[in-house]
Amino acid sequence: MSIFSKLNFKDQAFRLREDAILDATTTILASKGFDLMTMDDVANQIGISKPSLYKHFKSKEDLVGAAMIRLIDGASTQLEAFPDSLSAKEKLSALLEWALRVRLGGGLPFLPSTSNAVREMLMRNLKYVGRVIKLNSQLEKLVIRAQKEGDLDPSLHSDVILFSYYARSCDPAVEYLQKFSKMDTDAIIENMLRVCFQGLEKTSHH
Amino acid sequence: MSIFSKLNFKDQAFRLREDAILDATTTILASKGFDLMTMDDVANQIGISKPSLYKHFKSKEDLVGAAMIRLIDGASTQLEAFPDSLSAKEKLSALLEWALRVRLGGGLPFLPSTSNAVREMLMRNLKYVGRVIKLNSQLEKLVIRAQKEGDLDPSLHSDVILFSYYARSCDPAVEYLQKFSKMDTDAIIENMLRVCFQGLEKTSHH
DNA sequence: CAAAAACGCTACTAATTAGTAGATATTAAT
DNA sequence: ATTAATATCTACTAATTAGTAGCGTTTTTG
Repeated sequence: MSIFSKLNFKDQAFRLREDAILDATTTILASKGFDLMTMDDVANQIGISKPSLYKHFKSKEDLVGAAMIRLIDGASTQLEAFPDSLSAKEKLSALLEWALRVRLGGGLPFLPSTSNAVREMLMRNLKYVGRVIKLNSQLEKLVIRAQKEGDLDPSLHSDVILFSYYARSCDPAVEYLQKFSKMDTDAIIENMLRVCFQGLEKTSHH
Repeated sequence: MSIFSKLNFKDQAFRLREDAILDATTTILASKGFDLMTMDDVANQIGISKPSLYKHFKSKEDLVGAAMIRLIDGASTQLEAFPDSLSAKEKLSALLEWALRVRLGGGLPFLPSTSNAVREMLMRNLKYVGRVIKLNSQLEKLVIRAQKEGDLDPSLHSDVILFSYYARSCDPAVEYLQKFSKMDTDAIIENMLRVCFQGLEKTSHH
């Protein structure tokens, strides 16, 4: 319990606080967006001062990058945890459900990419770009497999499916339904998945 | 050709410039978003000074409100111009096609509502809210009629259809396809409409 | 207990930007 | 031509906020 345990304890506390910072950042990003989020907002929310915040992250860019990386990692972890008994399309559907659930809880997957400036900023973050590319290639494979298995339309270019799929995770319809309809979380998610995969038209099959 | 024509000429020039201001505002809003758009940006783009800009619009809020109102009015005009030979669903589809076409030309329909702060700001603008309510009730009627006519799924709550429909007009998938796929405008629009109405799954009908 | 190291905070700087005051130029009227 | 009115600009203010210097306090070590 001499040097090691003490270092470990400090280290642990440091990480714990880092997690709290990223939680706060994620929440604030979700509600105000990048431009309106201030470093003081983040610091105040967890009860530390701005200079202390800068001990953890060297800039606002760095902080937001770290928060986004944690989100992507969350998605990757989630995806890997799905049993192989699920078909490709079922995995895609389950991951989207997870993302929507996180979002409805104020946890913001992927909204920042709606702004040009933020997207460009993130693209300068090599670590972030690496994670995105990895997740993207996993999802692309799933899409193509689902098309081969006849669950997703093979006549659509896989890019169309993939980008539409991404877009559903930050669909503003979610917020509108949450705000203006009386639906609960589960109903909203069910409807969003339904609309994503089957569209708005009356379907004859299924 | 004395007093009247001169006043008219001035008035005309004033309106012409006002239109140019709104064009610039719309373009800049589309590329940088509300927070990063500065009044100097707008003034410089059309070659006037900031105080001159303030002769036309008394604040940034006012300016952006006017730009958004013009967009809503454009949509309403468009909608009223469709022949009655079109079914309800065909009208909805045609209006979405129009919106996507405007957007791909850098003309931005409705993106600002992605940000909480901007949406709240717009909601304080009574003139804007009035137009939105009017357009919304027209579209809601169309949705319900399309459901009755069996073209849209009657088992979906009309709110779900309506909000999903709105969201498609600011779908980020459009930008991604424009940037990262080699599709041309027409192909992107065709695919977006297809995905909106029939979804990503393989469809058996149609 | 005393010296040193680490930590966290208050209070600043520098840059940006919405909005304006007041000087300057331009046009109209007599 | 000269005065009045109008239009436009340059140069400012005030507020916000990313990022930092350096001081005071606690914790660690001998």
